Amino acid sequence: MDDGGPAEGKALTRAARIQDVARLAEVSTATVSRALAHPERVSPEARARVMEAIAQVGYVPNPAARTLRSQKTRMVLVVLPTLDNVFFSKILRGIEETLFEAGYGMIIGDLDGSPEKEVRFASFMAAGQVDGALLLNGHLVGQSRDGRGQPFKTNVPMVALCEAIPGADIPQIVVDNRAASQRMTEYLASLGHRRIAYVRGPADNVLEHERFKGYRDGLQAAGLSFDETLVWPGDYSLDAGVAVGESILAREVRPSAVFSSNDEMAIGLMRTLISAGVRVPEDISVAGFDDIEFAAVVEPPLTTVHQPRRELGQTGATVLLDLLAGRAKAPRVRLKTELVVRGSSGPAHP
Amino acid sequence: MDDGGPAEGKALTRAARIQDVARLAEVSTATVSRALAHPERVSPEARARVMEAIAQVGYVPNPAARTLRSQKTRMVLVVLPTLDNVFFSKILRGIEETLFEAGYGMIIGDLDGSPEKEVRFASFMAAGQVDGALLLNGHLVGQSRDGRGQPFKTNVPMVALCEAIPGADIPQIVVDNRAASQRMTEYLASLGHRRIAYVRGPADNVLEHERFKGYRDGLQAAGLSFDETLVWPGDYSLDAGVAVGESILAREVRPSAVFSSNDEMAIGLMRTLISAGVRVPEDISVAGFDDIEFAAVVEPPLTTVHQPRRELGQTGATVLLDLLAGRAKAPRVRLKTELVVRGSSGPAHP
DNA sequence: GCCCGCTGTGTAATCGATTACATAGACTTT
DNA sequence: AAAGTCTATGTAATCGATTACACAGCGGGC
Repeated sequence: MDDGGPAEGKALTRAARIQDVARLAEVSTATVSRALAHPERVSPEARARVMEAIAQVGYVPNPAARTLRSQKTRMVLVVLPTLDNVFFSKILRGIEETLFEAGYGMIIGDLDGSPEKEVRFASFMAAGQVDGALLLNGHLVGQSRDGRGQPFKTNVPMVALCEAIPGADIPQIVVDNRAASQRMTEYLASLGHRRIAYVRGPADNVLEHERFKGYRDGLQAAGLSFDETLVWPGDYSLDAGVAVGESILAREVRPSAVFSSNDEMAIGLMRTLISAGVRVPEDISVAGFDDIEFAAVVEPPLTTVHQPRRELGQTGATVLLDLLAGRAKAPRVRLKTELVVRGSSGPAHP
Repeated sequence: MDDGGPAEGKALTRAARIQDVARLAEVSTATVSRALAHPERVSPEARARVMEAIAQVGYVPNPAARTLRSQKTRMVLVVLPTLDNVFFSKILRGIEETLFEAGYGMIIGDLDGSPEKEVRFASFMAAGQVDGALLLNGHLVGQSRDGRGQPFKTNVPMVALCEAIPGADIPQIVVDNRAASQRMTEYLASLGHRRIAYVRGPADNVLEHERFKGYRDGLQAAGLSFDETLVWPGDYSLDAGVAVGESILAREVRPSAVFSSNDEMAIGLMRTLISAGVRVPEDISVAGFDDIEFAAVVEPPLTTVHQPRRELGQTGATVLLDLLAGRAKAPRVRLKTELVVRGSSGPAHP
């Protein structure tokens, strides 16, 4: 009866095209396309025949063809400094959830400290491989030079998460890192600590800059003077924390409290101190930032700053989707942080 | 002199097409395309003119057009049960690295327990949105029914990571969960423990089945009998571990060792026990599985099974790339695990 | 009975790159 | 000098869906 239907037979038939559906349903390709995109503009009978034909041949529209014509990819690029940090996983999850519901897919761009990668992700945007981008990395992608000194030009809508990107005129979802950091510093000072150390994040990280400023604000507000020798470098990794711990142990005069710019370093350093016989918080108080899951289950539980990470992801994705849909949205959203006091901090014992 | 070059002026010019480059370089589009794909087939002069023109107009090839024509997307789908688990982040990183080097992008499919998502990811493959897929979820995607009782048919090459997928005829990168689990159980028994509890993972998880089998193998090998009441349900989350900890505390007769099928639960439960005054390992020994970063820095450090996660990701991606390139590869790779003894386990005190 | 408008459908141009095929010209070979 | 080979290039078909435009057919208003 019918010619083409190689439905069940071979496993290796090429995918069905809109043509095949049209032929089987005895309509034009335009009608098939409309039946899917604007069902109300097609007669019920035609629509039924089309749907039946689609089911029969297992038709799935070809995204490349669709994208080529419509210039829409339904894909979003998420740029982040590294996948290897639990801090991002919950944010990613919030993003994924929200994008999925809107029918968007998520492409991951893990920068991993490589400028080469950055160039490629920028060209992803320039090439129209994605409809939009979420930046978790604290600086603009696509500002990289293209070899002739010009920044990549891209019209791809972007939203910055986690931190304001200086000089960038794009919507930003931020938490007030600086204020939270100040609050933590003041809290430690209020416990009587005078020698409050600080463990830094990567030097090129915007979050770090804000948090560091907050630390200095806090010292000042508490009437303490800034002491360069109480500042340790770090890179947000557990290992960096361990290294700082060892460095602190080697000091003659130790700080009485250590504020680490993220939880992982705080945990690493706390562990090192405790292993060496230092009591936390009796001898040294420790505090972190982020409130990752593990912060609550280390011993002693870590005092830290809670960030609404999942909400951050959801909000960022929502704002980007609004942008893509042409619905303008507040260009700047600020989410609340919360000081979480746990067992790792206590009164200073002079 | 030249007509079109709106290079510097407006920010909102549409992206340059291959046509524009061709016109500017005074060659055909075929030559431009060849200059990029097969430089050796183009005269040096033409090539130079093309490159100059490309730089001048900031040309980036349109991926949709390219994909439509070549049927290659240079994208890989990575399907995983949840982003919200540190266990996967290092694997993802290994994957990303390897794919990036080969010029492939990575699309994340976070299943998150939703069958709806699974259907969409399957249709991603059916539609040719990706060239291949890496499955970290322990079962086939695309076996979902399409509503008419037929599994999605897809020719997309897939590689299973983490665990063998029963009945699936695809390359698999596995670690020997069962043997490792047995070894851990025997190790605990060798310390004199007779009541060795086990905390399970999600019921539908293939890894869990293997690990559970290994636990029973280990009991048997040690001459211990399996006791249903020493098995607790779990879902690989910290919270589940906390719940199990509370449940153990409520028991009159407690196990002397607890083997948790992943580290996060082990850490959650250890913390709960310690908070309640139980000494680890003096009163109860605790062991985990995976060797996540935090395992080494909790107090006491966690005895566990080390898995080469990054290598797992790299290997999986490499095998998939081989498949995509038509280079056949060993259909099954087995990676080594390692028993890591730390402070959380010790001799039984009867 | 004529014209208008509305609905449903088809025809064909279009999106941008790749590549099979054709061809022009230079260079060899006999 | 004729024929053959090789290189560099251009022409145009092609991938598969979307959609502007055209038009057929029908019903209603006058």
